[in-house]
Amino acid sequence: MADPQERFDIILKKLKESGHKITPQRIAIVKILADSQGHPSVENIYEHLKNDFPTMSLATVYRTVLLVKSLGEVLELGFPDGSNRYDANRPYPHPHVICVKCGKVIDPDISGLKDMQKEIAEETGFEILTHRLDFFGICSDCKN
Amino acid sequence: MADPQERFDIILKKLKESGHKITPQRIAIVKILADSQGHPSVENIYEHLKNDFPTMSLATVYRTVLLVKSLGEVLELGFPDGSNRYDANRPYPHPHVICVKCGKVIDPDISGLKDMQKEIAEETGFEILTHRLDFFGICSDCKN
DNA sequence: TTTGCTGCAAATAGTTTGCAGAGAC
DNA sequence: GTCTCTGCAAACTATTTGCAGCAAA
Repeated sequence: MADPQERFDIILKKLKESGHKITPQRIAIVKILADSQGHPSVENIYEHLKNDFPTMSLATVYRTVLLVKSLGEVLELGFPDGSNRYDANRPYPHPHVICVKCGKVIDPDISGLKDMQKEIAEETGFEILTHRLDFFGICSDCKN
Repeated sequence: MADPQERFDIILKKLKESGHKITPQRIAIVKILADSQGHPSVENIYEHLKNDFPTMSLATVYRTVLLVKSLGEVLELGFPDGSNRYDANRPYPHPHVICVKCGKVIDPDISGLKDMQKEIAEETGFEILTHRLDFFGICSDCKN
């Protein structure tokens, strides 16, 4: 896991460099994204900030996440059921293990994915750009 | 790839056995699903059937797909952008290679996924129930 | 004849957008 | 002072649902 503070600095720097204004709302949202404890959803971020920013709008969270995504600094984990999780701590594709009971998301260490991608490219003739690998199951806490 | 005719027979049999009525609409939808040429979407199925069934409703396609899914006979490939593809020819989790230009979906042969799943289970303490693996890229047709 | 299915239209829910005022620079 | 951002509310879109008539068994 990368250092959240460092990620925060990088993202804020990119925002400034690309000519965007640094508002308190953006600082707060980026701070949560850079940490990405538990892979927050837009709703999580919104709920978390409502205390400090009573007028905070969901639209602002959506727009800020979209902005950071356009800078390539957040990985979006969208799910077909409409839920979405974000990870600006490690903004590159990597596998996830998701608990179907409590929604916990874990980043496992894994080997062999690079080889698999190469194998796929050779077999299909595709130029592979990115990938998505999720395992769904029940975490040790929820087994009991 | 399984034999579409065989898959069709199996699904129809399951429908009957579970006490569901066999309507012309269901026959037509299941036929397309069992074939799963190109991994059709609900919209694809609907468009394909509008000629033969001018009164066909999107709701019926949704309901039938949901029904077949509840029998465990179709794999749903939902994407966060709202698109959804179905495969009742191989209704178990398997990797996909998706062209981001033309939307083509291919089922590659792959090795090592079983081992990876076991590795993940041991490392995280999860009981893994299912998984999803997609590679996104540009197919050989679209490279030109 | 009974029960479940279909088609239509309305409802739903997450996300996006238009606009006017507020705030960063 | 300029120009972008925010907050609100309305718009949007894929999917789901209620209901009345229809059709499979």
